[in-house]
Amino acid sequence: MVLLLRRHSELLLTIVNDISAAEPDAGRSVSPYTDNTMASSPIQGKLLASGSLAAACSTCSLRELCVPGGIPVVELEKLDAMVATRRRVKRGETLFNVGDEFRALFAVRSGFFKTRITSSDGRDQITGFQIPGELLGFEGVATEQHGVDAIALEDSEVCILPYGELERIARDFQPLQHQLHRVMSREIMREHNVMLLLGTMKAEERVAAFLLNLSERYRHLGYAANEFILRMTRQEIGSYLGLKLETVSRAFSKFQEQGVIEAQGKKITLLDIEQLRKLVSSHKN
Amino acid sequence: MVLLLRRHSELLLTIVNDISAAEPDAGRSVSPYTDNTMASSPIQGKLLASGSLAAACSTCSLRELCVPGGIPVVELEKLDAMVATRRRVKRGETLFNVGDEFRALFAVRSGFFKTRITSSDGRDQITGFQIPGELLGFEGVATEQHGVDAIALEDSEVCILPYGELERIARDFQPLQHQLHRVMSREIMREHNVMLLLGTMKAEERVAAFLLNLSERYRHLGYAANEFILRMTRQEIGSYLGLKLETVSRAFSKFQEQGVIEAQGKKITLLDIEQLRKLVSSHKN
DNA sequence: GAGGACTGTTGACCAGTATCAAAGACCACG
DNA sequence: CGTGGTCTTTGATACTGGTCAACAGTCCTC
Repeated sequence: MVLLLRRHSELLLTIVNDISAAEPDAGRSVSPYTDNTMASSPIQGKLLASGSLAAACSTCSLRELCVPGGIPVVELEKLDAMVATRRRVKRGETLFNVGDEFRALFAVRSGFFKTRITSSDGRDQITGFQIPGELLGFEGVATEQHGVDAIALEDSEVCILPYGELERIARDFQPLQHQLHRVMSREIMREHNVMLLLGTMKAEERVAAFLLNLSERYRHLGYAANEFILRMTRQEIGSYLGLKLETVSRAFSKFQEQGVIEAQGKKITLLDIEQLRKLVSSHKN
Repeated sequence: MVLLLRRHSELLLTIVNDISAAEPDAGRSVSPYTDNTMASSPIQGKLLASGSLAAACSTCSLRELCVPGGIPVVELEKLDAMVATRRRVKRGETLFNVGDEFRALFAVRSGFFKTRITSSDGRDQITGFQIPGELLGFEGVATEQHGVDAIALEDSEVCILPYGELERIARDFQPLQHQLHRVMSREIMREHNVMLLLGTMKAEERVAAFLLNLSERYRHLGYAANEFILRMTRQEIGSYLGLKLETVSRAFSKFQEQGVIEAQGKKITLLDIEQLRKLVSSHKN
């Protein structure tokens, strides 16, 4: 399902897909409103201090989407030894801030995050939203300090992947090293697509692309693709898309008038995905 | 000199600096109009077929800026064995295209490149410009196909770093692995800053930030920081900055009227860098 | 369940940038 | 060294999205 940036892929699927998932994984079709992560993955080991929990890649329902993707299950136990702990982050709390020492990557296990960069003169830009199975913190490797703020938009849980150990294990276990590189490379491609969006698209095209992207990511997770709750505000969507909140709101209203989506506050239903795709590339209709 | 994204760094240096260089390296102050790469680095080994040349990291004047950065000279010979060849790319030719099989990273040895992404509906976005010492191709790791077109904007030369070998050597030699990760992470941070630029800045602020960024990168290379030749057209600058070429041209004209720069076609002189920095964050003056 | 604060919607107006157009400068090539 | 084509500049105009404002809805807390 890797459609990213193939020249002749239909419409703007390039922008819509930024997870190159394993298989469709049709068996796990659950509503995004219920969190099945906890239920389907028994907590192994005892609770650790202050909201930290034991983790285990080998039994994690998200393993195909996360760092272990493509690594044989038998080898995953090496990872389990390293990914010793999880951490809970309440809605509104930060997982890390700009300037914090970089020690680990984080894998979202449940919940929803935003990452934000703030310039010295006070501009904010949201650089991404992260849903379960996605990774946080790569921007910190270069300087050994985190380069963004990571903030939970709902009560969340992350696996802590201590970076030094990750590198050490990757050294002895080539597929992991390769997978790490692939995940970082995928992040670079994702950002290329955001640059394309910010650099070339009109407001409504951006909003349509944003909705399709979220939908696609939920689908990969095994959630419903055409009905979801936005965890972020209009202002946060706007920050991500380089628009003001009013413009985002107007785009939603217009799509709703056109019968393409239904938007009741944060609850979004995509009624006509094909039409939404056309809206992304409306500039030559 | 890593100023990237520290919260209280002055003005928008965050955007301006995207190379975390080693030391100021004041000894190598040369004009960008002369290419000293060839002269200072003897060509070792014989010429290979069709524009390919032998390469050697250990004697390369760019080694501190490139993959070998931070790696002890004695160890560099391992890299030399791998970076077997160089390749010449004439102005206007492509180094690789979207969809090409990804086999190697490329290090710019001399010349100037742009990387470009094209969406399925025909939009173009320039995702970066690369000058000597910078790397190309990381976006290809994820899918084993290149995700951008890389096009030489002047006659150029690159070192070919076969990716499989790079991973293999990195496995046996931890500092190289770490350096690879750092370089990819740096690319992610660079793109965060471009997103900030595209998402929050006005036209003139973008152009000012662009000029400061180029200047800073030339300075790190040991070239003059306040006088350089733009290798790209106004339209290419516009594509990178999410602007139309006329808007870029008007910004140049206005800066010139204000005495901040001098622009004679592609030759740019920065007359007042401090003022240029203020222009980047003019939104609250 | 009431009050307050945050979040979202909508309208009117305006600023900034795109678009269209035309002329001038520059460059590469024969 | 002249010529065609590309690149750049500048002006006039149109239009998108930003800004400001008022109000409505929603959620959270007490």
